[in-house]
Amino acid sequence: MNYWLMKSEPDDVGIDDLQRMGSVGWYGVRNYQARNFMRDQMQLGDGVLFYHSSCPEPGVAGLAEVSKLAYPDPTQFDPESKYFDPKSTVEAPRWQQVDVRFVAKTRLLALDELRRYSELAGMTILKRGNRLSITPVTPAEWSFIKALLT
DNA sequence: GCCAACGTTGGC
DNA sequence: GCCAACGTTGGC
Repeated sequence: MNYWLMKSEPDDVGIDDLQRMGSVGWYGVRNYQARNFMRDQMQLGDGVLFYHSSCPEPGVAGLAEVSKLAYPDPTQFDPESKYFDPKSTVEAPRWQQVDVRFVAKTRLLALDELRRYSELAGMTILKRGNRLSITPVTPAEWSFIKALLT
């Protein structure tokens, strides 16, 4: 059992969209490190902090869980998609996605609030220059954040 | 819209 | 295999 923070742009898929849809395929990851987390380390039931990025109020907006193990991201094969990858083939797909299931919408735990807790100072998301859209969360960080949100 | 940070690409 | 150029991310 692992824990993750996954960034999504609420203009694309926000926590309300996830709640409405129940679960979503986490399409569009085009970074090898993030892909490898999904492909190699995610397990069914892993806890996910659903994070809103590139928006007026960036921060954790809800909780989710991994509901399907990694499988090929269909958008890589779709020439109409902005995530189309001409170098990828169905036989040897380059990009993977998992499904993520809605668990709860929470209050917005804003980025500037996250920065205020010394318990969270080690979080990858808070490190300078971090751009990874999927990052591991330690059990201690997960517990601390869950306590803040419930 | 700016720009720092960082990943990827491609010529050599 | 190096590394400059380029593209993207994402907070501000």
